[in-house]
Amino acid sequence: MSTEQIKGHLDPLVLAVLEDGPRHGYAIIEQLRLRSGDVFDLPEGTVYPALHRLERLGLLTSVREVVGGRERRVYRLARRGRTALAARRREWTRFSSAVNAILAASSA
Amino acid sequence: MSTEQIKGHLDPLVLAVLEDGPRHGYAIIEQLRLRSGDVFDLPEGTVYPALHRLERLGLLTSVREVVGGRERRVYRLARRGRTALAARRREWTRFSSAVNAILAASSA
DNA sequence: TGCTCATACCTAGAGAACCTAAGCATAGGA
DNA sequence: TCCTATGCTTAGGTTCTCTAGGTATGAGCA
Repeated sequence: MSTEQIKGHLDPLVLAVLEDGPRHGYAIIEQLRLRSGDVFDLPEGTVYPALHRLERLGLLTSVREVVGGRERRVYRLARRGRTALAARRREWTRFSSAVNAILAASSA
Repeated sequence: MSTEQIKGHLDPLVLAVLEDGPRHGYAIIEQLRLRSGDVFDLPEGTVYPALHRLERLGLLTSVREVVGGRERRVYRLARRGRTALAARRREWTRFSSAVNAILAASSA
């Protein structure tokens, strides 16, 4: 009954970040934090497995890069990822409207 | 990657329904369906355990009633439930704003 | 009478997703 | 040298929803 629950909503957020161009995991985490105004400060153990899952589903592709002696895995939105993002945006609208309707309603 | 995800957001919805007055489980399910415009058509196996949990947490109280020969358990929002609802409304606003910010942003 | 449907509740176990916590590795600054 | 930031990985725990089964009453219909 305490913390924020992204449960089930992380996928579209990640896809949306990658809509602006390829990024590696660490940068994705940073973008989520920045764009959310510090609301989503997600642990690596949350985001990395999600990236693996999305790639396994064919929504992302990834390549390794070495930058400044350090290795990164850069993710890119696949065609199917774009389609999925559009669908998830619609689902979010539907979902959040429904929640708002119930939370707002003082149908006394 | 398919269905809607209420995960972690059911509690405030139930509390909000009970804000309008005491209701039994079956009626709560119906209210969630009606107020959401059929978006939330939740199975009993989802809602009943949630009600038990919320009561265990002291956010709800319940009494048995017999109506037309059938037994019901009628739930009422406890004082702590009201407080929790207010907090959860604020959290939802914060959460949904953050999601919207990320999903909307084509920060190209 | 027997059947089905709506009402009304309960719960065990499966499945999914996030988080904790640990580990590994490099670069750079104190 | 040590610490911090960067960067990735994964095992296991927790929590929540859903599936699927069970129980029971009342009403309508054949």
